[in-house]
Amino acid sequence: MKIATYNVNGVNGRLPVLLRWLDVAQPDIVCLQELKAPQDKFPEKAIRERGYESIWHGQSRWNGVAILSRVGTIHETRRGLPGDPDDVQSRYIEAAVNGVLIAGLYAPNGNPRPGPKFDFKLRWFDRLLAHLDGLVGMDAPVVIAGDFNIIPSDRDVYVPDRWRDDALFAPEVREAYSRLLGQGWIDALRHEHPGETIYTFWKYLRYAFERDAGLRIDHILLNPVAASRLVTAQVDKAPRSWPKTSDHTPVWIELGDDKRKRRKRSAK
DNA sequence: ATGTCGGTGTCGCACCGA
Repeated sequence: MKIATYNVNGVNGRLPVLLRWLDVAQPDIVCLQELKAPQDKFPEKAIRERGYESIWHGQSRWNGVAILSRVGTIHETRRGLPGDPDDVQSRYIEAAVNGVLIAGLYAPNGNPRPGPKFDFKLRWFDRLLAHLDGLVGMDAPVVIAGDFNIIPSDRDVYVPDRWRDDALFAPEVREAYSRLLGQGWIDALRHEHPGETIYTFWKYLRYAFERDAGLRIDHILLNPVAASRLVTAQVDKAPRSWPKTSDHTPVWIELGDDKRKRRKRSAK
């Protein structure tokens, strides 16, 4: 089962790119971020015609997250993080799909730092950690996928020193990511490619993609049950080179069969 | 500071967020 995350940066403006990518990449489950579309403007029909059902949490102008599936019904379990009734931003959606609990997230950018936006980002991660702490130990595979807006380490940014004060690389934010991994989550991409330079985002500015001046900020985290089924984790760089494309590119994992189930089946 | 996007409304340029 192929599970992907893709910050599309405008789901309607980017619809041709999204559909092209669905056609060639053939993911089974997709988490989308930065829809930039109100709830009633999500292109559900075009996506359904490609074979995917979807749930989404839209918002006028900014944010917005969705989950797509071509492997069975999406059973929504949550939209929005608990812990702040004043938070109306569409940044978290969660569902059970085909035996896997999937969370799609779009974390706050947090710039400029310091400032209220940065404070909101830190509080948002406190709420995320509080919620995910209750999911990591589940007896089912749990996959957290999205744009975390966190550069985890020096290896994940083309010129670390230029990003020290940025809200994506600030010590407080990297510390939140460390605490998250400390709960028991596995960073799938880094786990599969420990020494590699891996980017998932390149600014539109100054030929950043052509210079490979990128960041790794889109992550897929696995609980131990999901990690035991991990076959591979990859960045799909091709869509970033397409015309009228997002500044992010998709990240995906392949989960193999549940060995416990297979054993049960073969025992029959 | 720079630069380049999508989306929105004050509507076909200026803005915001990223």
